[in-house]
Amino acid sequence: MQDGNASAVSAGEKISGSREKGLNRVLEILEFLHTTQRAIGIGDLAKGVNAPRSTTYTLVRSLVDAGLLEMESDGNRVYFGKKLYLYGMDYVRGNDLLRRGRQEVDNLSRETGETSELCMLQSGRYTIVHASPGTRPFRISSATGLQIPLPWTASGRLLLAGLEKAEIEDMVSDDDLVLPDGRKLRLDDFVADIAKARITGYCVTSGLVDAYTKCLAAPVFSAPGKVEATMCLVVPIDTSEERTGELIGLLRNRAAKLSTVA
Amino acid sequence: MQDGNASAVSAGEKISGSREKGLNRVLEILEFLHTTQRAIGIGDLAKGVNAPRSTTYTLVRSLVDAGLLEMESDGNRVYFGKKLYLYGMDYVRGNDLLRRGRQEVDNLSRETGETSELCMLQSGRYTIVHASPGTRPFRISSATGLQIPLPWTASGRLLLAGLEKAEIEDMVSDDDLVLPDGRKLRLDDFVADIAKARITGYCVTSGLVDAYTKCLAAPVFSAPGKVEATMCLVVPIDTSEERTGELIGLLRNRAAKLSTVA
DNA sequence: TAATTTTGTCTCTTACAAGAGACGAGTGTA
DNA sequence: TACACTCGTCTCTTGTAAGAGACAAAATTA
Repeated sequence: MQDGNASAVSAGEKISGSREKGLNRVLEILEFLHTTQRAIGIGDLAKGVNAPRSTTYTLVRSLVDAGLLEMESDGNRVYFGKKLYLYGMDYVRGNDLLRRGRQEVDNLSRETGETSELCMLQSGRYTIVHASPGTRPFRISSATGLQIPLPWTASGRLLLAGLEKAEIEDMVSDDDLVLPDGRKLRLDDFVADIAKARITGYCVTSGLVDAYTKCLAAPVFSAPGKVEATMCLVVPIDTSEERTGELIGLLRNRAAKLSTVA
Repeated sequence: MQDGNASAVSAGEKISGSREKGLNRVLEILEFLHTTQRAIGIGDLAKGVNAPRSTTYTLVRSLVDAGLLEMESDGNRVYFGKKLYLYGMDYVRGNDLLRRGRQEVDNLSRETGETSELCMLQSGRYTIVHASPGTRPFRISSATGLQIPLPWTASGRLLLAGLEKAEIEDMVSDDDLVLPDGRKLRLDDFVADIAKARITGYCVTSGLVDAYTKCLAAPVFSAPGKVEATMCLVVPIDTSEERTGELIGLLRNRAAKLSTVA
């Protein structure tokens, strides 16, 4: 498995020296733009992905010509282009689950007033695929496309249900087990959490990503036993036992509705 | 409207025989998937983009690993992947016009009951960026991402406003001037249409794409004189003079609202 | 004003990716 | 049973794209 942790932690920057395949450079460029979330000059881009300037210019030109990237009006900085949007819409069209899931998440956050999210695994990483903000005055951080270590989340515990311990170990780096507050999770505990979540059919985590929220999640199945996605609600940590229970019920209900009976 | 001409017309489309750069192959693959609009086997894909099988396997593996493509559960066919969706959402986030335009189009079709679209130029081609179907019993064909020759549309006449005749000539192939019913448009007439549309500030075409509809379009400006997009309504060709007038008024209004005053 | 950095383009070399083709393992069909 | 496919993987060769670096022009700085 050469691909392995490519994106993951180490991102060891395979000793810059060697000559890189153009396509890989392009993939890095796209990923880099995804993290910066805004247009960037070509020179900086070259630095950012640690690629030679001349190469970067060439590749960027190709991508701009193809419409995958667009040049800002200043004629220097670039960002994602319309074509990526169109391809993205194609993806949505071809993906019932995503389409219905987005809808359901929007409904859920409107009905409950809480922040709601649809989450999936994306090349072995936890990804917020769609988020709807809810009506609370303070912003609960969560944006579409955000990637977070699996062990930090309730959804992560559900998404890994059914995997062998070895597989789980492969997907979780040591750094991932260190929570934002510095505490270190034991892998065995995490594995146990996953097993438990699998049985109960939902998962709640409190104060993991930050100290003020808890996260309620329910699994969406694409086939019996296969968790394809999760829906989750992010609520204040002091939400009452009772309301939490209600929300979980609602959440499980909606998630079940999404699960294909195909 | 299969795209048929895609291969023939615009892009250079060199007789690919010789050795091709990997990135170009990838771009062709993406474009091919965009036209097929569904998952396809790797072997067929290789045929479709006219690339060697071994190369195609290699590239597809890279793309799947990167998440730009996803393998269907049958383990053979591939289609667009989550990452493209995420990048696409990034594009939307970074693009006020698109975000507001989508909203406005949805509003418009809900209010009028007619099919409404947001259109833009995409690497020199007319593209329906977002469409909302309207409530009429019969389906008016129009899907997000669809690409149509510029001269067939009302929007096309607005999008080219302000360009020199030579530039227009460059963007329009001979085939583009042949309407679906076989009639051939004269380039001069088309250029004249464009000039007229520019002055009147809207455009109506009747029975061009098909014999049963007419198309009303209004320009969205990103800067004085620079048409960045158009909004349009597709209505039955026998829509009364009066209602047509009302709709155009509404359309121009909304399009103006979209135009940035930045 | 000169000094410094950044930008976009070009040229040339060689490391290496694209491609041809062979192979064995499936899958159908006569 | 043969026959004719397609599928996924591998190996080897060679054409060529990635990259180093030089350059002028533009933009910053002092």
